[in-house]
Amino acid sequence: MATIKDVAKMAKVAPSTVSRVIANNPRISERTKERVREAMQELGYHPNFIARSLANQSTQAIGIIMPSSADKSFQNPFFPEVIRGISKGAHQKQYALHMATGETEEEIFEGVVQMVEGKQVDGIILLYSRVDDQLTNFLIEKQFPFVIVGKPFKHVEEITHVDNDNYRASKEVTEHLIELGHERIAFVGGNLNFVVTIDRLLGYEKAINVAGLPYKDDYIIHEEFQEEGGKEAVLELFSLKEPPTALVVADDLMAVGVLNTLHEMGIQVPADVSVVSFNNIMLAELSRPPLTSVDIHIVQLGYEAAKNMIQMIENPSEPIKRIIIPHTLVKRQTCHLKKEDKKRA
Amino acid sequence: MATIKDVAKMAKVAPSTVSRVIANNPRISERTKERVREAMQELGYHPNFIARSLANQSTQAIGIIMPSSADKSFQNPFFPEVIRGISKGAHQKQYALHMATGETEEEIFEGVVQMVEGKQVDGIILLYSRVDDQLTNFLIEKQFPFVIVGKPFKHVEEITHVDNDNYRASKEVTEHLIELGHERIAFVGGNLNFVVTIDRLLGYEKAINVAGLPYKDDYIIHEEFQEEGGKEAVLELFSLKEPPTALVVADDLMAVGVLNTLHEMGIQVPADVSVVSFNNIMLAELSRPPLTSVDIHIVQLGYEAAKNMIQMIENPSEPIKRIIIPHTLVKRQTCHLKKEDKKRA
DNA sequence: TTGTATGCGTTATCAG
DNA sequence: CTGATAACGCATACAA
Repeated sequence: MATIKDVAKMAKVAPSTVSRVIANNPRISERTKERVREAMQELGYHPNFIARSLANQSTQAIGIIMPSSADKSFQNPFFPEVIRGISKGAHQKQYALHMATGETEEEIFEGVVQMVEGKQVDGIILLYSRVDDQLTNFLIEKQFPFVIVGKPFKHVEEITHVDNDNYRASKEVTEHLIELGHERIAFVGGNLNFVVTIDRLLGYEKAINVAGLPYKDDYIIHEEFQEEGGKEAVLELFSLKEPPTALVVADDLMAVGVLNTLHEMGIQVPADVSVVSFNNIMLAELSRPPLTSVDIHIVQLGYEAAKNMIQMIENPSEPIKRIIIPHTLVKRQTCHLKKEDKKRA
Repeated sequence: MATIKDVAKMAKVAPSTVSRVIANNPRISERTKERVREAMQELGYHPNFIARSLANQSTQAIGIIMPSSADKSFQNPFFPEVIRGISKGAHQKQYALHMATGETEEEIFEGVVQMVEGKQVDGIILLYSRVDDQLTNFLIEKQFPFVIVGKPFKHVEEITHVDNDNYRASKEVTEHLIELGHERIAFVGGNLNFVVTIDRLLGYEKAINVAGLPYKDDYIIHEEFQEEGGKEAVLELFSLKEPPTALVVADDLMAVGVLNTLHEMGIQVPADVSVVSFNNIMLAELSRPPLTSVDIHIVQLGYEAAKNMIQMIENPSEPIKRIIIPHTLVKRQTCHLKKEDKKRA
């Protein structure tokens, strides 16, 4: 494999000159540049990234961290989608993506430590935000450049992050349901350790309170962000004496689980119960009936994360930023006016 | 940041000794090992991966290459799924994943050259296989370790790959349709440059021929592996004088497009036309009606790819392997006995 | 404009 | 069992 020295020899210059040609240093004469480039061609020379990284202290790579192993997370289309956006943003600045492969939370943490201390990446994008996250603390302490997709639980002012206004979005959809006449509205969210769950729950609560509707603990369910979670939630909610007539579901995948389970139970959507959910992944359009869902523009979330991550890397004095991606409610076929109670009719 | 030298100083040994302790070299006395380890603790020392890579000529990382940019490919759940499997396999041996972010074919090629020549990864997994692929040729020529998920177009005996028996699978599903009484069976595949398309087409043709059914060029459609592709195919097929009564679709995502378009046109599935497709992604179960699909065990495909990739990396004399993951037909609700022609009834 | 020398943090080869 | 010392391939401060 040809090294910089071989090129130097062939072009009859010093290695440092070759290095400068690679960097396209303006203080090298065009003549020698040409000679060196020819030699590089001749030898099929390609710079060794690793060596360059060591000398440079920079890798042109961004680390991507998911809440659990890729193995699990990738089951929710949210993650491939963000990565699509990240990839797009990274590509514009010629950055590569680096993913650790740990499975347990502990392994993932170790993976990040490796990335950071081992200098395998120039920055890290966290694809989640959870309460009291040790990873976040670690990165802050190490002063390592990172950005969060989501809202930091603490240190909000000190961490560049890109997020939606989940509180408002959730409040809005709940209000939408209220306007449709619903009074018994349940909330189906993910694990309360995730900040996104908290925000969406808070928005829901706010709307309920403002409308003067009774707030019932029984109507708040937390399950995993997966199809199965939706099923569990329905099972619980519809064994209540007074089951809800509308559901705010914090994730499309869960919502699909909800839909399917409701269908199995012979409960009609949207006739008997309305459902609105979040994310607007492709599945939302394809589900039966098509889901009314909040489009949070996942790809853009990722794109902005990458773009800002790179800015931070390339300009260490870049100010902390908070980027809010606007959301839009996509009305499809799972919401409906509440039908009158039979007693009254 | 503490380096090996700092540790050496603190433990009053030579840097080389510290290095040996890290590698847990047996010829170091337990006593000094202890001393060194304490110093590492004290200083919060973590080895620098980049430096180690340079000295070692090995990065513990595997490159992942998709047919088009991550941005596009990730739209088809096939890719996140394979990566799930790869991640699982890589994790067992502590390998990280590295993804280039090129968008055009040319950029992707450049990305691979970077990875290989720049020694950024120890091996590469190609997540596709296409006819006359320049990337494959490049890797063979460079003698760089790589494995293909899919069947190589050329050099089949010289490239370790993990694949399904797509020819047989396709033949089987076509036979299934024939047994149900269908005689006008169309094939909707992806781009013919992909070997997987070829194999599935060939299996289909074989079944058609064996059954003595007429083979019509009009019944062979090639579109993109996306939902939109399915739509286009239906539009073409059902403007024929004699539209098919059954479809073999080479990808679930396309099949969903097919289903939706058929629905819009008022054509009943499976009453009017039967559909069977490939991959069995989650969507297949969720579509309406649920898709009959060939489960190709995507995750396992990825897992085996990673496992064998690592074997090749760690043991250069590892023999070339061909791993076939078994497939299974998952019958759901898109296949049906052909209904009698009205004329005859 | 170009060359020399040194460092980046490890590993590996010799000695001892 | 342990210590010098030379790679690994490139970048850069300092000379010239």
